[in-house]
Parts: sequence; C-alpha cells; structure tokens
Amino acid sequence: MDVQQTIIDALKQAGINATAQRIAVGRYVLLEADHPTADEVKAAVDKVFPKISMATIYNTLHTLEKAGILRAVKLPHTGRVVYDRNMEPHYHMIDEESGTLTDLEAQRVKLQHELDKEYDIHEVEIFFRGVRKTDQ
Amino acid sequence: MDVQQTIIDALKQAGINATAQRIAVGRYVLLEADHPTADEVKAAVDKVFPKISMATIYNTLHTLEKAGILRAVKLPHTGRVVYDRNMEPHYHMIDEESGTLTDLEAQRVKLQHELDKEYDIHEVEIFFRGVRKTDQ
DNA sequence: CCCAGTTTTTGAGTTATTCTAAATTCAGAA
DNA sequence: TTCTGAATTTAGAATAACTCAAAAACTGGG
Repeated sequence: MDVQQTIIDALKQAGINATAQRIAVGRYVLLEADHPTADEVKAAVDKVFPKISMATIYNTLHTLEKAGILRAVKLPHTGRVVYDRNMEPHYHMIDEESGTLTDLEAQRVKLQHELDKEYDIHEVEIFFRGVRKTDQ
Repeated sequence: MDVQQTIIDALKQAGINATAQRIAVGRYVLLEADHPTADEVKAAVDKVFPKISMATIYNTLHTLEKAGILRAVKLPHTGRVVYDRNMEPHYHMIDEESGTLTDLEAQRVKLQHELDKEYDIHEVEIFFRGVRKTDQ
C-alpha cells in the first residue's frame, strides 16, 4: 500500500475528509516530520503541493489535533509551537546545543508525588533541558 | 525597614540601578504578585506610579530575569508568559477550572530517570494539570 | 448532474512582544 | 554644583504567530 493511501485511510479512520491539502499536510506531519513548526509544515508542503495557504495549514493541524492524531506542544523555552505525531504518553528532552527535541517514553521516567490526594491530574508535561555529554 | 527600602536593597544587591520605575515594578513582582502576566504588572504599577510604558515593563522584567531574581514561565496550555519570583527549584500545578498556577516545591516530587547517562541536565520543568478534587 | 454542506483562500485583524531612535535621567568626575 | 557620557525610559512602529470573516471553490450523497 502506498504512502498516499496510508494517509487517506488514516484521515478517514479519524473521521476527517481526505482533501488534497489535508493529505499533503497529513503526509508530512503524520509520517515524515519530527516536531515541525507550522512554518516548517508549510515549507514542506509547498515543495509537493501546488498552492496552499497558511490558514489551511493551521486549519488542518487543528483538525488533526481535534481528531486526536496529532498533538501541539508549546515549548517553554522559546514559546514556539511544534507538532508531535507521537500520541503515546511521553515527555520531551530539549538539547540546548542543537535545539533538537527528543521524545522520551513515559516509562523511562518514574514520577512520584502526592498530588493525587488533592487533585485529579489530567496531564503531566515534562521538559528536560540540557546538553549531550561529551563521552570521555 | 519599609517596603520601599527592601526593594531598593534587593535591586542593588542584584546589581541593578534602583530607578523609580524599577522600584515600582520590582515591588509588585518581587513582593506582591502571584504569577502575573506583563499586562497585569503594568496594570498594578499604573495604580501607584504616574506613568510607565509597556516597554519599560518588559525591560525591567528582563533585567530582573538576567539578574537572577525573577523567572519567566511560559505556560504550555495558553502560551502566556507569567513571572515567578520563587527562585527555589519548583514545579507548577495548573488548576484547569480556575486557571490558577500553584508552585510545588521540588522535594514534593520524586523524579527518577537515566537521562544523566547521556545528558548534562540543566533544568527540568514540570507542569501538572488537573482539577481540585471535590471532597466527599 | 445538483445542491447543501464542507473546505480553502485572501486579506485584514489581533495579541504579545521587540525594536528603534529620540528624550530623559543618572552617577561620578571636576 | 555642574558637566558629561552612560544608562534608562519612552512612544510608536515593527514583528511573529496566529485567528477571523466572508467569499470562492470543492465534495459526496442523492
């Protein structure tokens, strides 16, 4: 099955009409990209799609978010929003040198607290920030 | 010792010239406020200071940040920036009902991971999001 | 093929912040 | 004091990242 069809199916599966623009955006953000910004999505789609407006980029990203197949992550250091197709519970590591954002599976981090006594916790967001160690 | 003098001393201590505007802003963000936005700082200062520009509000907040006596926190849900005078290691709890932000001392949260093997971690930012339990 | 509903587009509007350059104020020297 | 260069403040323009509104284009079911 080709990539095109994979995306069309994924969109339909999520209850989204598979328009040409959505396929182009979806293909990039759901299969190819690694935490892109809206601008980067536009740039990437521009390379393979004749003409798409910024509003459609945002509309589509929001549609994917609402459908539960994409997540917007607001980075606390820069304030930029990037889109994350990893829908498993996970946290983020920000490499301060390269600016790269890496996913960290939730099970790699153990978290203990007693907030549950007082709150119904709906979500925990963690950002680790640092630099890669120079091995010696 | 009066409040005015406390702030003047705190500013000087941090190596910041104590101008009238900085005293007014500092007094609010370092002593009175609880996670205010820049707009809220302006509104509060306007009540006690004849005339201050938004640029000065931002300039001063940045100056305090660089001096290490104030922290900007970018909230991941709204994207708004609030200023935090708590310089101890701590995390944040966001009450989704009221929008309130509460500080959580770092020692109330135990965090275990093996990222140290690969990274020099400079900072860990955690946002808990949820609602207060209705006691029954 | 037709039509109601959905999607896309353009361009203007918004919000929060930053920039620029001029005006003001300040701290230390004389 | 008075001066002077540096620091600070200001207004207002500029920017970035969206969001909105209304018209135009498309789509899928009948």
